[in-house]
Amino acid sequence: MPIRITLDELITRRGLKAKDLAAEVGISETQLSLFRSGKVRGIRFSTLARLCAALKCKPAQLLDYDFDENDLIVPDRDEDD
Amino acid sequence: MPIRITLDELITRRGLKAKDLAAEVGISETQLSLFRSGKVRGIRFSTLARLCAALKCKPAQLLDYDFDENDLIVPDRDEDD
DNA sequence: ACAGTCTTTAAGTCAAGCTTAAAGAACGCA
DNA sequence: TGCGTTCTTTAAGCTTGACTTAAAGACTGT
Repeated sequence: MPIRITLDELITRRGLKAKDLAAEVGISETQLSLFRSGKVRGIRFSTLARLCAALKCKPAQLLDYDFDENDLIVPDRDEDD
Repeated sequence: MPIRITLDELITRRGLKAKDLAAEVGISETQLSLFRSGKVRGIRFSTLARLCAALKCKPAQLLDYDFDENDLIVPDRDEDD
């Protein structure tokens, strides 16, 4: 999954505590931790929006993408991931 | 929902046909249309990745965010959206 | 009238985002 | 050594909604 979550950089750079950010954003520490370490497979825009608002940033600061050949092949109805 | 999907600009600028892009990305025309017009509430990273790959772009070219005061208030367990 | 493109609705499937709770790892500090 | 703090991880469960196919509608141009 070449979508990279770059939220961690922001948190570190700003010296935020996960606990506080989670509270501010309105998500659980668990979910923030999972998201932060790239262990989620997607995100709801409501969550993304609240992250952007709390961090005063754009989605671009939270998500990046590294090109991958495999992303060009259409996923088959059978083999996946 | 102040997350703005800016995919449409890319499609127009490049003169792509929705049908072709859908096929290339591996999603239905329906879903592409809904996504394109901002009618979805989230996205899977696998889909986002394939969009980025097909369009040779970054998430930043597909998603934007306009600050909204309401995104700073923590959603209550009852009142929503 | 017909073909092409795109949108929209409807109905359904199912992955996974999200939650809470609890335990674990790693740190420092007295 | 224990306690506090922070963060991660697992597990179980709830609920949303991304996705699908199918079909119909709207619009354009020929």
